[in-house]
Amino acid sequence: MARKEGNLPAAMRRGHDHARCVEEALTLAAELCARRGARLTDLRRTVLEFVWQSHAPLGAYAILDMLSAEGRKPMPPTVYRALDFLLQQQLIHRIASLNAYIGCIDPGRPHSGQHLICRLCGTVAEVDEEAISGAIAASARDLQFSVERQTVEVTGICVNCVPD
Amino acid sequence: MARKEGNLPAAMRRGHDHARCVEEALTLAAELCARRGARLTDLRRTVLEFVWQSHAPLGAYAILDMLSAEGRKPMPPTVYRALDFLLQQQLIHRIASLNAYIGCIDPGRPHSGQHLICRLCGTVAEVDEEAISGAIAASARDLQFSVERQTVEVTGICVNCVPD
DNA sequence: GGTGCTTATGTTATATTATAACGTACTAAC
DNA sequence: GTTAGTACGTTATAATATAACATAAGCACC
Repeated sequence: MARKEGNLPAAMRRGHDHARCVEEALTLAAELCARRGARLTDLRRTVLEFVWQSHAPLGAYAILDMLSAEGRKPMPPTVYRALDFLLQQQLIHRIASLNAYIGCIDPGRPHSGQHLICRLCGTVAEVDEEAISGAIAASARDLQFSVERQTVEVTGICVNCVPD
Repeated sequence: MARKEGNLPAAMRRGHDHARCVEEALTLAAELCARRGARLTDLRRTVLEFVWQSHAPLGAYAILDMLSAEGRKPMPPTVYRALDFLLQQQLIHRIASLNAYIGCIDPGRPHSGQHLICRLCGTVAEVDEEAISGAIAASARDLQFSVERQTVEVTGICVNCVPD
């Protein structure tokens, strides 16, 4: 069967217009922050842009290096504070199994991240499947467990990295 | 509605006989290792026992301290190697969102961990819901993503920690 | 029961990720 | 302009994890 790219998330479409991903993410972030009265400062915006530079998650110290390369010479707390802000605003997610950060594809709507992580190219695709979160919610209900946060990280090989 | 404890996993049954959890885990571990030709050494067995001492996950350096208190004075690599062995044998799981380790309740059967983590008491209950792993598998199939490992970590409040 | 091979552990050093604590500067509201 | 709050700078250190190499323990074979 031939590969269908049509339904794949942008992260996994090889030739997608990534500049547009970044632009949309930054525009949306600015709008959301404005609406919420949160300050998307230069630093925070720059960090968000770095995180969005690819669909592979970025570590805090990689961001630190990129900021250094730009002329700012921030120390770790500066970066972590920017990341904390972006996490609070739901503009990025933390990938716990990689200790790294990735842009959120739908920051407007509250949601728990479900992430598919390609072990080979590092690409992370975010999905939001009601079937998954519903199954988790149902299981938790059985155990009278009150859910606050779902972390779903699926590691494997993405469509672009499997041999044809 | 009154609480039903009957169907809860041991981790979330307050009065359960935990000594029995530990004993079963150690016995099963010994059997599995024997069957597999893997060596459950003194150190590895001790680490497994520490991990099982409660249903809350234990950090590597906590284990290090416990070993020190016992008279051994191991360095971090010793502990990490023991943990790596136990992970490989599927006798424990790593909880990525906590950087900590917890005993596996069903080490014989290959499975992906699904964990409910109580933010208040630290208890982690492992479940194995086909509905959850099935939903993840289905979503991955849609994206032609080949799954190797599923990490599901659900944070919230367990039945013993919610106000009555 | 030694010999050599493999596996496990010891040891030293350091990498990587993250935060505490306190000081300064910016910003917006009045 | 003053002030209150927020953001950022800076110093130091905590917490988690691994690299690299040395020694010892187990085991397989002669």
